[in-house]
Amino acid sequence: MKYTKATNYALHIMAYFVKQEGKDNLSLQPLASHMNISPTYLSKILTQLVKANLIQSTPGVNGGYSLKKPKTEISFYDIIQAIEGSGALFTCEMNESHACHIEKIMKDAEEKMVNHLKEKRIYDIVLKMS
Amino acid sequence: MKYTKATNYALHIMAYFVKQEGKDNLSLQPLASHMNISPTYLSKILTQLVKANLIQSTPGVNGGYSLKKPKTEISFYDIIQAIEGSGALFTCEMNESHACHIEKIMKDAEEKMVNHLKEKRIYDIVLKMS
DNA sequence: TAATTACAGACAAACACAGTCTGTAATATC
DNA sequence: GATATTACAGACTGTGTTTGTCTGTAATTA
Repeated sequence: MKYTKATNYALHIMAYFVKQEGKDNLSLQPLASHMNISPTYLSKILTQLVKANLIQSTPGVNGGYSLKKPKTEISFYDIIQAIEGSGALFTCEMNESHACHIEKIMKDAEEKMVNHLKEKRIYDIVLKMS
Repeated sequence: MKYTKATNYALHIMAYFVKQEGKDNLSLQPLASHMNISPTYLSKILTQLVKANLIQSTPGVNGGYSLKKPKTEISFYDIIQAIEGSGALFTCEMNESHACHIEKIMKDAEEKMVNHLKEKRIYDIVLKMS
């Protein structure tokens, strides 16, 4: 369970999408200005969110990005996983008798974190602001 | 809250120390063979454990390493922190209105994980094996 | 004094991450 | 159908972190 800068961007981007829901497509350039990131870099993050089916994109003149998944159904975990992938972090390489026990405790710990992130919706953030 | 390879080594090393408690000092070379790491690299990890007061070292002919902290009082978190330091991972860099809310949820999630790791003792691993 | 041990710090290789650049594909408007 | 506008794909670079090695130094015992 990593938490890179890109993930941090993604969380803020999704919060913004939820806030803007119902309005026109958001296109890359304005979004980049608002987020204060370079458009090309932002593009890479958005593409990952598209592939995870959290947002959708339409090319062409009035194209851009918009929410795809219902705004109340998007958890923090969804967003994080969209960026980080399901990279197995806690993998065991040791071949000792106690190895799997150590690994298990680490996995349990991670699961506690993951469960928390699955319960929290990005929509909650928007609610707290209004 | 990182979990590097060095941390993984440290967990296994400490489990081994707990298992061997009461016996003579463990010196670098045999420990390295048992762990299947190079002695010099192992040395760096052990030194960090020494600085964290989890083990103690004595140089000289019959020297080596042995447990310092009581074996039932060593948590997973103690060991992880000895290696990773208290590196603040979830830091917020965005200057948006909802920034701190996102940060808070991430910190809460990490705390869930950390609490789990504080509750689990490395001694539990040894118990499960006997 | 000599052997044995741990310790310190510089060093290099490998990898991951952040961010850029260039070109391509799809859609709408005229 | 041509053109402008949009997103998409992939190579590329720079930087920082991690892993691991090498060399030499300090402390303790025999």
